[in-house]
Amino acid sequence: MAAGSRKATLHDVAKRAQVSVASVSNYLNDYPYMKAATRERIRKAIDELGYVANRQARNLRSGRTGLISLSLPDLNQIYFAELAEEMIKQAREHGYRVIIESTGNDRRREIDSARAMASNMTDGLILSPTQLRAEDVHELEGDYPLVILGERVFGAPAPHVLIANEAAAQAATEHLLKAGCRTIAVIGGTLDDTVASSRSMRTKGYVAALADYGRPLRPELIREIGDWTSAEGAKAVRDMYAQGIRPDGIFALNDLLAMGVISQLREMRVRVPESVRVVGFDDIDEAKYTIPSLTTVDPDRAQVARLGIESILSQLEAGGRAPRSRIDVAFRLRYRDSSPRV
Amino acid sequence: MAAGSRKATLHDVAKRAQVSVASVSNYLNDYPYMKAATRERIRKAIDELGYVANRQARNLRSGRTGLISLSLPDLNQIYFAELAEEMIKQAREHGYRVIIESTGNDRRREIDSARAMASNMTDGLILSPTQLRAEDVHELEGDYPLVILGERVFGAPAPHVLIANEAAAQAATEHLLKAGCRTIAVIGGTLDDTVASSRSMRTKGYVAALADYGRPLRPELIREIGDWTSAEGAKAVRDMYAQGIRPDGIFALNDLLAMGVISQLREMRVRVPESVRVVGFDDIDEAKYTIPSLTTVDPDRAQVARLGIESILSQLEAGGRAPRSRIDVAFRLRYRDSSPRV
DNA sequence: TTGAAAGCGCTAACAC
DNA sequence: GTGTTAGCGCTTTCAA
Repeated sequence: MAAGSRKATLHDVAKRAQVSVASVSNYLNDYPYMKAATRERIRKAIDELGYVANRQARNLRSGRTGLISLSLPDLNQIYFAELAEEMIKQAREHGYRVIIESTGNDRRREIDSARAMASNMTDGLILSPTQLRAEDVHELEGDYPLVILGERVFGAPAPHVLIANEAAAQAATEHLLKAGCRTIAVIGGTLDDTVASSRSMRTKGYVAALADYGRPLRPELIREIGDWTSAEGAKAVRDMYAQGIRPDGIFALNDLLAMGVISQLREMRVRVPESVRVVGFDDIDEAKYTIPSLTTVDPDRAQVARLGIESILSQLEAGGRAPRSRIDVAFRLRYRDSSPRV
Repeated sequence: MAAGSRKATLHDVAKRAQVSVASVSNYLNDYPYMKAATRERIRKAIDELGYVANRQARNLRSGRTGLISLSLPDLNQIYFAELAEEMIKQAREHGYRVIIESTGNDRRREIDSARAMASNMTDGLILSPTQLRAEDVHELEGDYPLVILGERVFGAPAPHVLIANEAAAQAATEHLLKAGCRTIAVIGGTLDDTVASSRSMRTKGYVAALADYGRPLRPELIREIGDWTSAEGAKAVRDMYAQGIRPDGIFALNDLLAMGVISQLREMRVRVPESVRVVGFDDIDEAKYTIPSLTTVDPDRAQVARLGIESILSQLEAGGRAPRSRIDVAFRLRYRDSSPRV
């Protein structure tokens, strides 16, 4: 494109190639019935003018934007950052781009993410709410493609992609039981199940595994925490030992907690995995690199991303919101050195 | 909005309020000269119809999208995830949203991020290249608002936001020198400065600090690594000790490396900070929570984000690309427990 | 203070 | 095969 000239339009290309704008549009959209000569003239004109189609005009006309909204609690949480990365990858493979909204666990902003959909700025919304209440579900009504992530909202009028928090926690606990653990602590657990959250679901899985094995549930082994940081994981271990509790297995409800747990145990010269086996949750990048490397639940972010994006695209193709449904994502246990292989 | 009806347009509102579309448009854009009665009729009609303006139409007409492109290497790297979070926050404060592109350190995709700007899909681009070459700089030409992040490309025809890698590394090293360290290792450093990268810049700062203090540069203290993971940090320490090297200060070129360093030292029963002082770089969330908490360089992501977004917006206001310039971001040392306070 | 009308740049009928 | 034309839904002169 000649510097200084205004941006070329379809019209300019048509004029230069001596064809109609429709032909140029057809060319751009790979219309098959076109003489090679015409095609070539258009190609040349586009090339000479450095023409690039204006997305906004195309969007207005076609009603599509090629954009998907992804609304997550917080990119500072590694899990969500890694999920966002996968979403971007998946979207790109389908020719889509992603607008990321970070709600900061703010109910208002979770609602706003949904409301923004009324303005047709993007083709669909993937929403991971943490604060939305049952009474807010009507905010999610609409005809636009929507996918809900996570445990928080049920009854939303849309497909719902769920990681198997409960089953995965049960499997992780079972893994410890099979390894011979008799006293298994849960770091980050809670018996409060008034709201569904990943911590309550994961705790349920733990409880279920104990029940399956006929083991008693000892509430003092369920250690509530504040933030999901390694410091909290370390502190939970210190507190537990100070109270005279000596677990031989520890299930940390996320990997950062688990890193704190391992580091505290090493500090106290408790051997991992010989004396205490440790399992985490999330399979963040770093889990491979801790010492010892961390056995953990891989909730298959790639799959969550794939299912989420594909659902949006199929809703789009179908011309509107899919009915409420539940899509479960399989998890995998990643066996590493913090627990004995099975 | 009545369920089932198609989305209301400006036209519908105008008809219902018995005014022209222009008046409704004026209303939406806070045009001041309007009779209260008219205003009220429009407000009511909008309310009754549940009207929300179509962004695409508005964009086409106004030439603005309210979107900024942010192109980063990889959200799995905590630094970039936290930077993205800040960018989203800053953008939101100005009424903008952010499309995040993850290039995966792929030169092709870094170039594509720039090329995509020709289609007017977003109002500006903030690009953090890691693979772009001098010969690619012409790809960055154009009239759209652009900001470059990082050391990789110089001579780009746009404002360039730089964190003070060299000065910050120098200050971190000085901090160790002042604390009495005589043998300071750099984990992740390199003396290869054929390409400017954060590791080469940071190593330069280290070298400069030693020179200032009249200390010899001992190449065996500069430990190259593979990935920026805690495992590599731990391994570097093990290797160093295996070679009989006994540093009393360690400067890890990012926090993940530092976490591995600390964990390995504790494993070896080397006391931090008493026997070895450790300093990191990045000030990721977790740095506050390691044990001991990590002294590190805070490169002020919030500032990088603020300056980046504000530059885009001021270019937008000015109607086009700002000339090449260099915007330096001040760093801060965060003194924590892995080194003695000063 | 309000309205009519002309597009923004493109796509999609439909005609030829 | 290719061209003509009517919009997509909004903003923006300009006139009244």
